[in-house]
Amino acid sequence: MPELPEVEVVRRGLERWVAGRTVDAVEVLHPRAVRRHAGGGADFAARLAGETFAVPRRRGKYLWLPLAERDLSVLGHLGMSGQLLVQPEDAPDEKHLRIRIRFRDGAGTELRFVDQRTFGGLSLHESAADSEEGLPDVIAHIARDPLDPLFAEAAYHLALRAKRTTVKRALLDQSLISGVGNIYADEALWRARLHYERPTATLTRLRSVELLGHVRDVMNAALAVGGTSFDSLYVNVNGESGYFDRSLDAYGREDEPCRRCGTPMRRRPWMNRSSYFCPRCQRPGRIARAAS
DNA sequence: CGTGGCCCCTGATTGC
DNA sequence: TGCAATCAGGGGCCAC
Repeated sequence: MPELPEVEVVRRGLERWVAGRTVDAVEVLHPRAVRRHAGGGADFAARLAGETFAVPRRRGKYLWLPLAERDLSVLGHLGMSGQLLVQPEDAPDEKHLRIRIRFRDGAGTELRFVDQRTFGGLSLHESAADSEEGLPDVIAHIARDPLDPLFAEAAYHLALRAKRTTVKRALLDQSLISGVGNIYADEALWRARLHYERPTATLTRLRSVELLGHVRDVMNAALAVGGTSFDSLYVNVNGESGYFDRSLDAYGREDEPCRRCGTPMRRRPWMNRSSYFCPRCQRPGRIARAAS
């Protein structure tokens, strides 16, 4: 499922295939897909008809399509299984098609939101009052992501030091840093040789800057090959899968040798998910052990 | 208040 | 074969 690199691939697809197009009609096929929209499916469809999409933007795992003539955006989140597909109008409906957006031009394609698990969705929002980039108000609490030139590194380090939590939880906390999910958290921690339960308060400035560098590196590497995909659940806006799963060093490699030291990698249940790590390269350290 | 845990869904896979 | 349990890359919300 999509983290920042996958969402950015989708954003670029929307920029190419959807920006500048005017909506003809919208069909909402599942109410959960618009549950964040205050007025419900009928209101979502009615308010979007006749509007023209401007250039899509992204922060972390959220993306939004500003409406050219209004201070409103269609906010999208792909959740665990969401896809935004530009399909020929006569292509058969996908099994989990939730929203269809038709356009008022002769291009012959439409935008489809397809989402098996319905954790994702689309909704219409006004921009946050102080936002220059049209950031929808409901995601004003989402921090800038590590690929954002305005990401504040010094403030990030100070926030980590002030938290009484562990490093992987902090990487997944979208109000501190956005765009990092379970896969890239494990990958960055492996690269940084940090155990996922290392208390953030014990990280030196140097270590947190290093970790951030690894987060950026792994995301840029994924972006270069179109994101990560294990199966057909994730495809980009044209229906093509990414290839980064071939390059993962930690995620999904239980019992396989660590690519640095050869020790079998481990998987531990963690927050209803899994953490993958090398028991030799990524030790908890004295402080974490004494605290636990 | 900050932090951790729960839960919203569907479907594939695994184990009995 | 069938059924139950487990798991999946997210994040809002609510107890404590």
